[in-house]
Amino acid sequence: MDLEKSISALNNPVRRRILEWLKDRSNFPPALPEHADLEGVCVAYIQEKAKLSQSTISNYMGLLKQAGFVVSERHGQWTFYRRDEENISAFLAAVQDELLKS
Amino acid sequence: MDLEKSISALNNPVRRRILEWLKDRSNFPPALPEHADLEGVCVAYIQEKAKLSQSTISNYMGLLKQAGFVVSERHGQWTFYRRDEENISAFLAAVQDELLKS
DNA sequence: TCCATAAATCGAAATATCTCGATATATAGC
DNA sequence: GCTATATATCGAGATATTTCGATTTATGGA
Repeated sequence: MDLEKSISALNNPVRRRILEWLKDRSNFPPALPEHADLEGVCVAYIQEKAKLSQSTISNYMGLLKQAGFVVSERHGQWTFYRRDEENISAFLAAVQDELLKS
Repeated sequence: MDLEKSISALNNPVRRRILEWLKDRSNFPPALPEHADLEGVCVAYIQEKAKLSQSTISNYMGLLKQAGFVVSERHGQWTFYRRDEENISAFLAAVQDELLKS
């Protein structure tokens, strides 16, 4: 739990919005039939929704991953990203701990 | 409650440490006798502890204030800063709301 | 009024972040 | 092996943040 990295990753409105979108798979187009049983969303779908370049979104997902907010799983040519709820909770606990009085 | 501004203010290790120091007045030198009944810590004491320039600390306290993490009160030539516990709690609730699923 | 002190503001250099297009890498199918 | 597609990485320009010293503003006291 690297607070520095996590807060830095959150310090961007698009990255925060991506984390929100990932709460619900139905924020994105339906998965391809062959991916029906996989969790997570591929980079291209996130890019399409965020309306930023492919390289920017790839970079953003890397930052969110390093911060522990998402995990990725590669299947063929696709990388699927999904939220890491446990780590997100751990981050919130850490921020509370740092901010709340004694 | 401007999440953008608040996260940005937190996105700096010195500013986070200042917020921690302000949890406990005894992290700083004792107040002058004529300030004994005042809450908060003057800029010079914070600067001394943070070991950054006066202008930097003044700027930082301004950012923390705009973010709602501290309030200031001027008494004579001194400005006393102290934590705004209610706003800090409100921020934590807002971050939770934004990050936590559903 | 003049001086001293505390804090805020200004202007600038160094560094970091944002965002892009181009290129590289990995994989799938022919 | 060749081609197409998905993603990652690279290099760079634009913008933002960090931090400073110098200056300005506000106040208090001789």
